[in-house]
Amino acid sequence: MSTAPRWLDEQERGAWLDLAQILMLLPAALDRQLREDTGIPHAYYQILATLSASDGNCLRMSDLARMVGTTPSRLSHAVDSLQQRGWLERRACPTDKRGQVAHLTDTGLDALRAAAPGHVAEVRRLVFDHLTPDDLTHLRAVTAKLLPALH
Amino acid sequence: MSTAPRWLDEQERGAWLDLAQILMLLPAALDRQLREDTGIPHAYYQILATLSASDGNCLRMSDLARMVGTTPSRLSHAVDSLQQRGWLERRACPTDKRGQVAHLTDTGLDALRAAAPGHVAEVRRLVFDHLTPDDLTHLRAVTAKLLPALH
DNA sequence: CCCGTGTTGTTGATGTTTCAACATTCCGAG
DNA sequence: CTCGGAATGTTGAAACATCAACAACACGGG
Repeated sequence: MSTAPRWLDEQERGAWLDLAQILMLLPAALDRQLREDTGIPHAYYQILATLSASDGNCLRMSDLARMVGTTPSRLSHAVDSLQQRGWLERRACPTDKRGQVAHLTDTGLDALRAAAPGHVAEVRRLVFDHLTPDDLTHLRAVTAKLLPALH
Repeated sequence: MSTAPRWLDEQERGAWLDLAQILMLLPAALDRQLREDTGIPHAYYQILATLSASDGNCLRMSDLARMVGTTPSRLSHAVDSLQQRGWLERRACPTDKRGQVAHLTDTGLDALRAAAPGHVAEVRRLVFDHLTPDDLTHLRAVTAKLLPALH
């Protein structure tokens, strides 16, 4: 396989170096803020947030995994951890005996509500404070083009 | 502390959901390709790549950490692992007795050269194939605005 | 010279992710 | 109905990351 690889040109190379830095630094920064202030890793926060935005504060495991962008295995371990803190519980799925449904508990909702303001402030401080409305439009155009290939 | 938090408006909320997905999926996809095809995690690849782009294929640990966007601790563990594979070696820094300098070995360079084409192809497939030159310009403008706050 | 402070890098414990293997259930073809 | 493949979740081990604590050195002011 693999004939001569098509390398990146100067434009692309520069863009990639910057983007790679952001892919490394931005999640790390969000993670650090959440852990320091609330003890919740960013990936776990996303699980709670996704559940809280769903009908009945509950979601099928596989749907949740797709929406958060994680693997079944990772989600399963994460739910274990969140369940031990009392923030989540598993219930059997009524329509599919294989299925499990993750339910956000009241305690979990409280924890999320406590964490949300600080997290949003950090997102604002690191991202939106630096972008104009035009930047936002361009950014959405780019993400819209990239997301399909990632799913 | 913390007066009423300033939440995200509709524009920002949508942009953030998309961006968060990309922050989750893109590193995971890059990592998977590299691991499957070469056994190198993405974070380790970046270390090798950064070294290979440097004068003398070597860098001070602290400089390397800054350039790759990682913590001293993470880098130290990573270098341990890369050293065991024979791809890297530590040498004492001549001008600062605390310092360590990471040197890319010939074997390491070979490994990097073997991994590079597949990785670049994946970056192209997931990112640059979907973007026009205008998109690239906009993207660079955005990353340029975000990076300072992340350092 | 000497002490205090900041820098550099490592270590080990703990937490999280990945990977491979697996059990269970669904579903469609025959 | 029944079989085989696909989908859903879980598990345990290994790899990787984070955190706190630490050791060793640099550097500047007294």
